[in-house]
Amino acid sequence: MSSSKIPCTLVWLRQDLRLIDNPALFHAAKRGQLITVYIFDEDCSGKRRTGQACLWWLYHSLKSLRNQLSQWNIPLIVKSGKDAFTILKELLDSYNADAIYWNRCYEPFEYNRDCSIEEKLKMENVTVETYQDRVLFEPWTIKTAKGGPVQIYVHFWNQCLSLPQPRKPYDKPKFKNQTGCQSKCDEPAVWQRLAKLSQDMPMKLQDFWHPGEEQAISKLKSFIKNSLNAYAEKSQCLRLNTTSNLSPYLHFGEISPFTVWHSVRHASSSAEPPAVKSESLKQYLRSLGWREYTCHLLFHYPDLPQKCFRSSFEQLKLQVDPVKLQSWQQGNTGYPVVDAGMRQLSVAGIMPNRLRMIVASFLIKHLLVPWQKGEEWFWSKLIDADLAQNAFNWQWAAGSGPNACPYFRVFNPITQGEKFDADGYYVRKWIPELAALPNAYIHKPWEAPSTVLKKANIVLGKTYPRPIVQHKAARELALATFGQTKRKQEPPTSNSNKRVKEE
DNA sequence: CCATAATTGTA
DNA sequence: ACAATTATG
Repeated sequence: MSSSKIPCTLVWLRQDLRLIDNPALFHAAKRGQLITVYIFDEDCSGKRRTGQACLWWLYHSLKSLRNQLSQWNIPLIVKSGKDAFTILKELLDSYNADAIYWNRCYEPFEYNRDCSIEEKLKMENVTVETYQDRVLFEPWTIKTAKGGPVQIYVHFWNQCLSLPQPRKPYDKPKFKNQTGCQSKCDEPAVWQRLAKLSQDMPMKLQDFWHPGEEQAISKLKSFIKNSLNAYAEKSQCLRLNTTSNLSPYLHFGEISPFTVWHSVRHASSSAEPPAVKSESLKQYLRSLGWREYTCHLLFHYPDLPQKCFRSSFEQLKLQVDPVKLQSWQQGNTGYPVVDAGMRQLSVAGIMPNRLRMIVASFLIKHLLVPWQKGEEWFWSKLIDADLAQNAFNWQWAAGSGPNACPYFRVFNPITQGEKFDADGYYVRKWIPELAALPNAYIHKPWEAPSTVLKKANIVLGKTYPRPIVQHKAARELALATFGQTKRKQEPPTSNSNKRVKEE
């Protein structure tokens, strides 16, 4: 038991595994000694279990942060097995800490849990401070004239842009060396379980990713230096992949949206090269805006990951064809661009956004599988799996969401491939067995003459599958099926009981 | 109430 | 050219 008079603060880490621009850590460091805890609460009812790929990331990200904090002998304790309130209370008692700080999370389960923990701790005379994090604009500050959530993205983002700029990032906290405050109740069992879960990963994530705050910052810097200027023109090009690739870092909070926001704005307004086209800056910020938008939507509509936002889509009663679903999952649909995307997902845990739209449209419209099945698969495979973004994007593709893609829009996997992977680079990278196929057929191998196939060493149905559905027929069936949703229905009511943080 | 506009397409 | 519906001011 520490009997020192220096106040000790517990910092509850969640999706904010970083030092730079971490308000809770910043303020706790100013106060005095601190300890940090991460609660690995996998068996919480009401909470989604962490996906397979994300478990791997989480373990490495925690390891990296723990390593950083150890420079000042600040413990990062990993706990599990009890409810969050009990764990926090026990830690406060055993370290004789009188205050707890955390950065806010906005997923409905987290937000509600945290509000009630805050209340209970305050009743026990614990000082509780929570800070805005994860979102550039608090969800309750963006509303329509009537006071409801804004559903159309353009209106949403324009409103955000009309507000004062998001705050500047905080500096790295000035920690003091904390000799004598070593972790005294760490549970190696939890840590080992996490390590084991992440080692059992069948994917090859370590070949593609390096979790950790330092990597996040260097990714951001190289994006600004090399790709930001071309973002408007080339962000969709599958060969170049000039996106920022920050999504997993943003998800786990190894970098904050405030840091990203101000860094890209600063780069584009400074006289130093590289020059950044204003259209590129605008579009990149708009992408950040979509992240913001989905987070707000989930906050207001907690059912978003489960139920169709437009209830007329619930009546479709689609039957899952398990064979087709599996072909899609394994990247064996016979449509090269779809398969390339799905294979990249299974190996590298990521897929460019363009591909996410194509494969989602394919699963929903060509294979008539409910979007929830796709959402589930992405959840387990994506290294940046984020509840709000995943749910929104799948509902978008299905046409059942707010601000969604119209039901009659069926992505054509051949023309999409020809448009965004014109030279077949992406397909050849992820489906090497098609590598020798000439460009003219790379997105439609079934149309290649037999001599061409033979020369390329391809036997359709053997080395690469034939299409599992015919595009034209599948398209017509999708239009007829989804046409049934044309019926007016009540939109869901937003969650009005939600407690709201006063500014 | 009405006018307007709505991320990323297809044939 | 076109598809259909809805949110928003």
